[in-house]
Amino acid sequence: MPPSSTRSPAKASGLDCRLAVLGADVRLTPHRREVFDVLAASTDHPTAYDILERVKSRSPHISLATVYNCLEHLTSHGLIKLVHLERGQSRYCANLHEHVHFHCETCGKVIDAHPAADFDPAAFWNLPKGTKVTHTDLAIHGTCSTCAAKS
Amino acid sequence: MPPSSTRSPAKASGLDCRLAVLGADVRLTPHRREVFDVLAASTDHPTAYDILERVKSRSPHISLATVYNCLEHLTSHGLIKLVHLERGQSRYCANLHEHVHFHCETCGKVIDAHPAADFDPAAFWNLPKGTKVTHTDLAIHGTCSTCAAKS
DNA sequence: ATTTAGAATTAGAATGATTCTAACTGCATT
DNA sequence: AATGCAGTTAGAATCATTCTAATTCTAAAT
Repeated sequence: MPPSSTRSPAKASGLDCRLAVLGADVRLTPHRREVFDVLAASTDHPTAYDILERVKSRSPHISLATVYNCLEHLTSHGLIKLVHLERGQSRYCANLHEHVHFHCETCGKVIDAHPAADFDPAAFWNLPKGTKVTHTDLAIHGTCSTCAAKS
Repeated sequence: MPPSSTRSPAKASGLDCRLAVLGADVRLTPHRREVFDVLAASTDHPTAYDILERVKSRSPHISLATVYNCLEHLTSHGLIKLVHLERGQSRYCANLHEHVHFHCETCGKVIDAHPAADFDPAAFWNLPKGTKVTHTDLAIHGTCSTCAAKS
């Protein structure tokens, strides 16, 4: 599918607001928008393959390579986040708010958790003077309440 | 190389202390011990391949498969930790103290950082009631002081 | 001392996720 | 119409890891 819209289009959406806030020069093709929309509508931190399957309902001929390209583009422009919880597939997340990931080792589910108060992990741990922090990535592994109740 | 020692051997070492504390039933073959020793002597969170290269000086014929087997054995018995900082290779760490990892995005260096005070991340983030936490994994990404000074 | 069973080790094949490559397509400008 | 360029594509290539089947060694049983 070729690009049919160039810069941020006029249609209003969460994505457009996000673009406006970032002020980024993000060229949004239909595929990139679809990939973003699928991810924004997902709460399960899908993998690239999951996203491919979901985008296919709208664009049956999209390829996995294109999904990877779109995800890379969106990630590098700060529109989505890449999450590594375990070895194997990377997962993606459209929640840009400060949050951490809880990963259930029993059912594999991933849930976002938000801090109870402001907290600066970089300051909390004794990092050497002069260290610059760009982002932190906290994964909490365990058993979710549903799985814990079953056992 | 076949196993020549069965249970924890008599020779005293950090590893043996660790074994005693864990009370684990860990069968230590020479290769497993070498892999552990190499990791314990490293502060750079080596990958499986790094470890292979270092163990080779003592056991020139060891294979990567054996290194993976040893690492898996040591990890599953709680003697070492597996760290995923980015996509690609897994890294290993013999520091079992509560700590987080700082990853320099410029030079790739990984340094351990220890908390300034007691802190329970699981309690801090609003996890649903009934959630059980087995371990947390905090990665802080940024630029280390050395790289920051250069730019 | 031999046999047997079981675990460790090995090389190499297989797998799985991601990235690369080269060709193709269509919009936008010349 | 021609050109250039970014996006897209299929398929190949790569890379880390895991699997498989054969081999080797240890320890227990005979």
